[in-house]
Amino acid sequence: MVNETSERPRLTPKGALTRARIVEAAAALIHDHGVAGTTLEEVRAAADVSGSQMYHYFADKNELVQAVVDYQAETIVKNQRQALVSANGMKAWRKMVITAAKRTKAKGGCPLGSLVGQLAECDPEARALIAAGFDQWAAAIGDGLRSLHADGKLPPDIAPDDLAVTLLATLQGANLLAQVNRSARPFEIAVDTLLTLVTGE
Amino acid sequence: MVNETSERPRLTPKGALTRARIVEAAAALIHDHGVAGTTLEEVRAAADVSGSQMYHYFADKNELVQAVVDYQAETIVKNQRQALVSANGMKAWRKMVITAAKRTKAKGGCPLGSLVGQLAECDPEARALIAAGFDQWAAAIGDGLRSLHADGKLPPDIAPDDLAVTLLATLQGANLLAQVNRSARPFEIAVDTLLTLVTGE
DNA sequence: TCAGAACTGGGTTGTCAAACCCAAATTCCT
DNA sequence: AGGAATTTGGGTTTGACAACCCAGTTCTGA
Repeated sequence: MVNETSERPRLTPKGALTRARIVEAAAALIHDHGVAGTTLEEVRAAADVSGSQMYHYFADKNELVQAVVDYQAETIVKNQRQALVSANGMKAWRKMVITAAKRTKAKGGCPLGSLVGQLAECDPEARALIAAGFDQWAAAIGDGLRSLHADGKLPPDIAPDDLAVTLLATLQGANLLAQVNRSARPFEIAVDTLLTLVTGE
Repeated sequence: MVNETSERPRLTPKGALTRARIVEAAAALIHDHGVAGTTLEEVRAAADVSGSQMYHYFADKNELVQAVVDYQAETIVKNQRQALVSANGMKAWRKMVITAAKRTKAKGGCPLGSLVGQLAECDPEARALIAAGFDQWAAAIGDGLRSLHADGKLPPDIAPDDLAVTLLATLQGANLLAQVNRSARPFEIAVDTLLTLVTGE
C-alpha cells in the first residue's frame, strides 16, 4: 500500500513469509478484539513464532499496527476492484458487501473503518495510512461508477467521484450501525436504500 | 438515556453536579484522545475533583465510560431533534451538521460514532448503550422525515424510516472519512450528494 | 441537629504489557 | 564456505494505570 523502503536489513522470501504470518494473525486479532485489546503476546502465539521474532520484524507495536492497516487496505481494495470490474459492477458489488456483512453478522465492523476510531487520535502515522487506504478505495469505486456514468446509467447531474465518496461513506456508516447493533439489518437497509436512490431501482 | 436505577446511595443536587462535571470532562478528553488514551487521573484533574471522588461516583472506568456514552447520546439526540422540528428541517439539519464538522475539522469524529470502534468489541454494556443511542437518533430523523413524506417532498417509494437509517449511516461514514482525512471535505460531499439524491435538488 | 453525603489529599498495591536483552542453533543465499 | 538472516526460548526491566484504602473535614438536607 505504501513504499516499503526504510526496511530492516533485507528480507529473504522465508522472512517475508513469517512477517506476513505475523501481520495476518495480528489483523485477525485486532479485528476481533480491537487494537488495545490485543497484546503482542497473543499475536506471537497466534502466529506461532517465538519471542524475538516480533521485534525482529517490527520495532514496536505501532509499527505492527501500521503494517496491519496496510494489509487491510490492500486486501479490501483488491477485493473491491475485482467485484467492480465485472459487467454490471454495482450488482456484484452489492452482493459482495451484503454477504460479507451477513456472514460475520457485522462483528468487528469494517476491517479498515473500525480502526479509525481507535487510531485516528493517537497514532498519526496510522491515521495517514488509513486515509490513504480510503483514498484508493474511493478511487476504485469511482472507476466503476465512471463507466456507468458514461452509459447514462447514473443521474447525470452528479459527479461519479462525489458519488463514490458517498457510497463509501454510507458503506462505512452502515457497517458502524451494524457492528454496534450486532445485526446486518441496518447495513442492508442503508446500502439498498442508497442504491435505489442512485439507480432508480 | 437509560434508567438510572441501581444508583449509588442517593444523590444530592450538589453531588449530581459534581458527577456531571466529571462526565463532561471525561467526554471531552475521550473525544480528543480516545478511551484508551484517557486516564482517570487526567479526568480527575480536568474535572478538578480529588482522588476519591472518582470512585465515589463510579465503581470503575467502565462505569464512567458508560456514563459518557449516555451523555453523548443524550446531547446529540436533543440537538438533532431541535434542528429537525423547524419548518424545513432538512435545510436546518444540513446546516447544523456541516458547520459542526467544519468547526472542529472533524477532529475526533462523531462523539458517539467514534466510540463504536473502541468499545463494541470489548465492552458489551457500552455497546448496547451506543446502539440504544443510535436507535433514538434514527427515530428522531425518522420523525422529521415522516412529515416531509406526508407533504410529498420525498421519493414516495421509500419508507421514511429506511431513509432515516440511510441518512444516519451516511452521516456516520462521512464523519469517519472526515476524521481520518482531517478535513471536512468528504463530509460535505457525502452529505450533500445524498441530500441531492433524496430531494432532487 | 445530626446523619449521611460530599469532599480532601495523600497514600498503596497489583497487574499487565511493552520494551528490551541474550546466547545459541539453524537455515538461507551468494 | 561463510556471512547474514532467521529462529528459538528463555530471560529482565520499566512504566503506566486501574483499583483500592484511609483518616479526617466540610457541607447540607430532612
